[in-house]
Amino acid sequence: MVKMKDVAELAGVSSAAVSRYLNGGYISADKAERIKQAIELTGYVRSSQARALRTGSTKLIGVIVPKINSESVSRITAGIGQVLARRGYQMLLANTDNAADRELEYLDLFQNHPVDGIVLVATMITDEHRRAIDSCRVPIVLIGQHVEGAACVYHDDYEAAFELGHALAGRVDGKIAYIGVTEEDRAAGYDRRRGFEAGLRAAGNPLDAALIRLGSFTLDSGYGAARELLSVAPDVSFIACATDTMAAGALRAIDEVRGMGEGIHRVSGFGDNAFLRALTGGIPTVHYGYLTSGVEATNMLLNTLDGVEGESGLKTLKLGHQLMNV
Amino acid sequence: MVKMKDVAELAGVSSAAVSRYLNGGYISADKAERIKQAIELTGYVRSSQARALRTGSTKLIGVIVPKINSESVSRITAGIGQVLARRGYQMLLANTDNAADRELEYLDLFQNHPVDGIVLVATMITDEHRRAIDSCRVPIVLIGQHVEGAACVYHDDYEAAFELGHALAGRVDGKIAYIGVTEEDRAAGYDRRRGFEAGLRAAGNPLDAALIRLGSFTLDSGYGAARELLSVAPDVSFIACATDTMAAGALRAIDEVRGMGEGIHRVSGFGDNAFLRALTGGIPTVHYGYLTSGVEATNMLLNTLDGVEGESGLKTLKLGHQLMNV
DNA sequence: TATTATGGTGAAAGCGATTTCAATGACAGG
DNA sequence: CCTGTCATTGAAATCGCTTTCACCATAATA
Repeated sequence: MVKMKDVAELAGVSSAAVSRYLNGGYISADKAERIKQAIELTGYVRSSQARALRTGSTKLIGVIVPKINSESVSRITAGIGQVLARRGYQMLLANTDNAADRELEYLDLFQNHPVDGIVLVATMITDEHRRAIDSCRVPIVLIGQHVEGAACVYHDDYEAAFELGHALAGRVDGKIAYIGVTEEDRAAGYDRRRGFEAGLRAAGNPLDAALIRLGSFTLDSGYGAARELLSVAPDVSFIACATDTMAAGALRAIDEVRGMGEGIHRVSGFGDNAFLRALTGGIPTVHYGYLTSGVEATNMLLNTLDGVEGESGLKTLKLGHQLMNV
Repeated sequence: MVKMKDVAELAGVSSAAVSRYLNGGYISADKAERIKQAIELTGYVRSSQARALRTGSTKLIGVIVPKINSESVSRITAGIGQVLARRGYQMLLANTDNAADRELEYLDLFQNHPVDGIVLVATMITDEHRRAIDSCRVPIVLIGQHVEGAACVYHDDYEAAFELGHALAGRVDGKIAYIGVTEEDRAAGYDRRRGFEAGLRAAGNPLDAALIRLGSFTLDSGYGAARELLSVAPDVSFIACATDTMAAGALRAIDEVRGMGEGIHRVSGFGDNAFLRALTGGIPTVHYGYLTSGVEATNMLLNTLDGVEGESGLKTLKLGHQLMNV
């Protein structure tokens, strides 16, 4: 492995000069040229490990996600990756498989060394999370949840759910049921349910608390909850879900119980999943710019790291949403 | 930042002793105890950067994927992540967005430093790729393509497609069309089409070359190709696709042209997408153990890195498949 | 008693960069 | 001719860890 010293010797300069050449310090034109040639000749590349040790920066960003194989998360991740690549950073991906403790574990692992910053695609934010985030020694940006005092990029789930509920209330005759997710997930659990309920109520068609079920983000859980709802309350005519994935499960359940194709106009979701859109012609749902949130969060993080001027750096950013098919 | 020397001083030993304690070298029980306490007291964590510089190993594995927001890839990635986490490695994720040149770029970037090994979720393998793989100075495992002389975990796309074609030939009356992907993707492009054609032919119902179209892995491309097919050849009664995603697009096209729900029994795909399964009740498709391929490939890679005995290390591994809904 | 082993130990030499620092030479102004 | 600037330069000091090496006890063997 050719190192800087070798290049320096070949070029007849000191390694300090080579370093300066590489990092844009004082260097005369002719030496620069000699160094350039020596580098080409030897095929030298600098050791990022030595560089990291010396400078303390690794150009690595830790990205913590609750689940990699989900459309929303992978779109966010795509956005993060885009920005990172463009700005010369790399992504250290950690998948917690929806386990809050592994989230903390990674938060620990990451700040305990290799990364310059962290993007946390958040689900549940416990007090422990808050503490971990506060005491994090590298900058961190949250995506998906709004946490006081932390930098975050999020959507207004309450408002979106309100609008959806309000719009739906008028169009649906008969009983509406709701399949949510754990309220520990403030955004997708609490806010969406509360918003949806408020929207229905405002339109004069309040949600019956007995028709609320809890899923776990998966298609199967949506299916299961819907089956149960349909058997307990056969007069339910519409099932609103906290995610498109669960809506897909509910759709299958309705189709099974009431016949194929029947369900399509009887569910709503969140997230505007591409498959769902194509295969059903579009259920009522909320479109979020997931890719954008990845992009924005990452830019925010990198701006503070790179000390970009004119940028206030870490802050909180609420992105818009769009009602679909209502 | 507390460093090893501090711990050593507090414990009244040399830093060499601390290092040995951490790495399982000779150390007496009482010193071990003192060091343990000193570490707890100071909250010391070792600098992975210094360690990396000294040992030359980063415990980082580079993972190159063509697209992060795709169900198959994200399942593979989930498998990779699982193994990596369990075995004390971290994942450096690089997304090439289906650009072959960026694949090479990352291959370069990765071996030019920080990673101990590479997992390449491969699509196209050009000569340049082969060269890059050969000259890679860290071990590398491919997923999804079979390349002579390289370690790879893959599926037998030809055989699977053959079986699918053979099984479908009997059940479909009328013309069958095919929407494939670029043949530069040997597995998903060439093998699937060839296998499918051979399967149909063997069953006495050969594919009309005029009814073959090319998509680009996306839902929209499947939609577009199917619309075009249906307008050019209205008598087509079945559209086989090289991926479930494109099949979803084809489904939408058929539904639009022939009425909702009509398309469901008129397409086939590859990959056994969960949404498609739930929303259509299941089109004919091939189930691959994507998560498993991630797991196997990563274990293979890590076994050679960690020098696990009894393991032959890098080799080639063909995983099975399963026909669904035929 | 004279040797080997053998478990433990710390000093010190790197790993391959970056960065400080003092020194140099050239050159403009006085 | 002297002095102050200023662009350049290389030696050397880190960064924080791992690992060799020489060395010391002490226990086991001859």
